[in-house]
Amino acid sequence: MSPRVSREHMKQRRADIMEAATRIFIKHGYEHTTMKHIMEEAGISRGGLYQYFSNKEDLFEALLEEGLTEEAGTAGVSLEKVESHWMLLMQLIFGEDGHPDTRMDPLAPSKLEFFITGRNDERRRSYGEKRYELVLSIYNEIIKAGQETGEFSDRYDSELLARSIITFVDGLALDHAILSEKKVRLEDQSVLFVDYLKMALGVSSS
Amino acid sequence: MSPRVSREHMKQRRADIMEAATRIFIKHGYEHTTMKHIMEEAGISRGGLYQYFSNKEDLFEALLEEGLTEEAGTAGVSLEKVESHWMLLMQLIFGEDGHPDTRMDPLAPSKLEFFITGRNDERRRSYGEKRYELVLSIYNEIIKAGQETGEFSDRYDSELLARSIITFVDGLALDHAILSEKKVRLEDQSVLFVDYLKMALGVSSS
Amino acid sequence: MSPRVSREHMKQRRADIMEAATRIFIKHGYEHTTMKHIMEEAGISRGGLYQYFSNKEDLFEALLEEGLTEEAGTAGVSLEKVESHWMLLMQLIFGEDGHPDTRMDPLAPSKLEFFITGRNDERRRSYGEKRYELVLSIYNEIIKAGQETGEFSDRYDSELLARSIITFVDGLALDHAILSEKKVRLEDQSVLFVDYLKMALGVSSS
Amino acid sequence: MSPRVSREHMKQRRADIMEAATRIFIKHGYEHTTMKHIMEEAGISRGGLYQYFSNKEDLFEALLEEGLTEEAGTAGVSLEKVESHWMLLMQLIFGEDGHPDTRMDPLAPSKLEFFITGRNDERRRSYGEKRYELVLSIYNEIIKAGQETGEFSDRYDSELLARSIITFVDGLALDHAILSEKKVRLEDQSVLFVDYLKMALGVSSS
DNA sequence: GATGAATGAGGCTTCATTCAT
DNA sequence: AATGAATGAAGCCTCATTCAT
Repeated sequence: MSPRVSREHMKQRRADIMEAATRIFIKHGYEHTTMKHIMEEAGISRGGLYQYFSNKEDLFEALLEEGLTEEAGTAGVSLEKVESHWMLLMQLIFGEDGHPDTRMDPLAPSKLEFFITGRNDERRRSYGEKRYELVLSIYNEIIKAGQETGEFSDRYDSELLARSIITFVDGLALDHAILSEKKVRLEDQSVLFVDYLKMALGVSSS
Repeated sequence: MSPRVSREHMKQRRADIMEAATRIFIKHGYEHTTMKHIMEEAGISRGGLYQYFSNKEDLFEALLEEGLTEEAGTAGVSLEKVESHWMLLMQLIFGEDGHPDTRMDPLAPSKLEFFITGRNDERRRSYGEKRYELVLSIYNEIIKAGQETGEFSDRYDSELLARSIITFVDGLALDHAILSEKKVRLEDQSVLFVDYLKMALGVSSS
Repeated sequence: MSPRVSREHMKQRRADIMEAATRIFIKHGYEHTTMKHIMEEAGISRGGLYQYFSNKEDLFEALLEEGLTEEAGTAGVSLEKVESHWMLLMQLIFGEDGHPDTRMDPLAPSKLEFFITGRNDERRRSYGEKRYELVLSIYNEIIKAGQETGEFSDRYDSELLARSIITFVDGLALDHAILSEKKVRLEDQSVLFVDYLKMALGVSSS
Repeated sequence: MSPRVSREHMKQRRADIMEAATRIFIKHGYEHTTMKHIMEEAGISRGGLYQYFSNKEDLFEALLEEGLTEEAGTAGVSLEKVESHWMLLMQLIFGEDGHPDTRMDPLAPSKLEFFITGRNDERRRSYGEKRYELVLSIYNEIIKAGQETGEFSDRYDSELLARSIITFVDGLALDHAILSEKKVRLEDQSVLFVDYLKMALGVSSS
C-alpha cells in the first residue's frame, strides 16, 4: 500500500537532513546548534524535522552511529587473512592510506562536546562508554592478533596500548578542535606517535 | 571609613565566590551551570555576584587564571638551578610528587568544555590559544634546557615533544571526564607514556 | 463498480473508527486525546481519518450523537402504553434493569470535559444546550405524563424535577470521574436520591 | 537586610497576579488559558510571572487553596457553640446569608475543568481527592454534630448525606458552567434541594 | 479513497543580565 | 555594596490540519 517512491524519498530526506545537520554542527558545535538552525539549513519545517528525529540528541546520535559504522567497516576485514596488522592499525588510525596526515573528522569537535557536556547525564554517559568499549575492542583485537602472530612484541598489554591509541587520538582531536589549524602540528605529532607505537609494539621502522 | 577593611572584605568575598563556583562547575560542568547555582552555593545575591564578576565567562576565566598561576608557580623555579630536568617535567605533569597517579584536576572537564564549546568564539578561542602557548612554552623551555645540558637527547624537536605531552595530558583528561573512573586506567597509561618519554628523551630508567 | 459494497465498507470503517476513538477518549479524556492516538488505535492513516471526520470535535460529536440515540430509544416507547412511569424513569436513569448500581457510562467524563472546556465556544455551547433540552424534555414528558395519570403527585413542577434529576446525574458523573471508584459511594447515593424522588413524586416504596 | 518594602510589594504583586489570573481563568477556562494571557492581563513579563508561580498548574492551585481557605473559614466556628446546625449548613452551601440564590463562584467551571481534565494525572487526582475529603469532612462533622444534639434525624448516614450535598453542588456548578444563566434555574433547584435535605435530616420547614 | 510527509502556529520554560531601591 | 524583582530573548516540543501522490 505504502508507495515505494515514498519510502525511497524518506530515506533520501533523512539523509539530507543528516547532511545539513552535519554542516551545522561543524559550524556551530553541538551545544550552540539549535533545531532552528538545522531546520533552516535542511529547508524543512519544524514539525517535519521532528518527524525524522525526535530531538537534537536523537539526531546527533544518528550522526554518531553513521560515523561508527564507517569505522567499524574499515576493521571489518577478517583479521586472520590480514598480512600486516601494523598496516591495518595505521589505516584505522589515519584512514585509508594509513599515513599520518592532516585530515581529521570535522565533526570530531562536536562529538567531544556531545560527550563532555553530557557527562553527567546517565544515558549519554553510558552511550559514550559503549562507544568507547567498541572502539577499544577493535584496536585491542588487532593488537592482540598481531601479538599472537609474533608481528608485535607482547611487552605491553594489548588493551593498554589500545587505550593509549584512543587517548592520543582524542587528545589530538581536542587540541585540533580548540586551536587553529597550524598550532597543533597534527602531522608531526602523528609521526612522533607512530614512533611511540613502534617502540611499544616492537615494530622496526618501515 | 577605613577602606582597607572593605578592600580585604571584598577580596575574601571574591575568593569565596570562586570557591563556591569551583564546586558547582565541578558538579554540573560549565555549560550546565547557571548563575543561580553559583549564587546559591556562594550565599550571595544575584546583584552581588554580578558586582564581582560581570558574567559566567568572566568568572570562569578567573578560575582558569588561578589554576594557571599555580602551574606556572611549579615551573617558576629558576631553570638554571635545577638538578634534574626530568624530575621537573614529571612534577609538572603529575603534580608535586612527580609520580603517575590517579589524581586529576577535578575542574579539568569543565575547562575542556569551556574551550570546546567556545571554539567558534573569537575571544574565547584566542584566550585558549594563549593558554596553550603558555603551557607549551613552559614544557618547551624545560625540555630545551635539558637537551642543552645533555640530560636529554636532542633526537626530537623539543617543541614537538612539548606538544605531545599536552596532547597526551588533554587526551587523558578528556577520557577521564567522559568515562567512569575505572575505564581509563589512568595510572597504567601514564606509566606507559613515561616510558615513551624516556625513550624519546633518552633518559635511562630511574 | 457496485457502489453499495463501497458504501457498506465505509459505514463499517466509520463505525470501527468510532469504536476505537471511544476506547481512546475513555483512556485519555477529550482534551488529552490526539488525532494520532485515534489513528493508531483505529489502524488508519492520518488522511484516512480526516476523510471520515473533519476534526476531533466532529468525531466526538458523532459519539455523542450515538449515545443520545440510545438513550432516546429507551424512552421512545410510546408513553401512553406505559404501565408504570416510575419504572420508566428508573430505567432511564439507571439503565435497563432500573436499579441503582455502579454502572456508569465510561465516556461520561470525556463528555463533561467536552462541554466544560468548550463552554466559551458559541457552537459547542449551543450544541450542549440542545442536548440538555432534549434530555430535559424526555424526563419532563415522563414526569408530566405520570402526574396526569395520577401515578405521581403534582406537588412539584415536573420540569424542575426533571432538571434536578439531571443535576444529580451530572454531579454523580462528575465526582465519579474525578474520584477513585470507592470514594463516591455511587450506589448508596443513588438509593438516597431515589428515596428523595419517591417523596417528591409521592410514590410509595416499592 | 531584605527591605521590608520589598516583602510587602511582592505579596501585593503576587496577589495582583492571582487576581488577574482569576479574571483570565474565568474568561477562558483552565485549559484554554495560557501563561501569555495571564502575563498580559497582569502586566508582567514572562520571566516575572515564572518567578511567582512555576507553571500554570502551580498558579491555579494557589487560587484553589485561597478558595478553600475561605470556605474552611466559614466552618471554622466552633461547632459546640452553634445554635442551629441547620443554619450553619445552609451558610456553608449558599454563603453568608444562608439563602438559596443565584450567586455562584465564577471560578467554579475552571475548577471542574482542572480536576476533570487532570483526572489521569496521579498528582492532580490525589490533590483533588484530598480537597474532596476535606470538604466532605466539614459537611460530615456538622451533620454528625446535629444528629448528636438531636437537631437532625439520624435516619441516614451523615457521611452519605455529606456526599450527596457535594454531588448536588457539583452538579449544579457543572450545569451552570455549561448552560446559559437562565436554563439551570439555579434558585428553584436549590430550594428543591433544601426540601430534600429537610426530609433526609428530619428538619421541619422553617 | 487512502496515505503519510510536511506545515507552522502555539505553548511552555529557562536563564543571563539589568536596574530601582 | 548589596539586593532580588523584572525583563525578554531564545530554545524546545506538540499537534491539528493540509495536500501531493
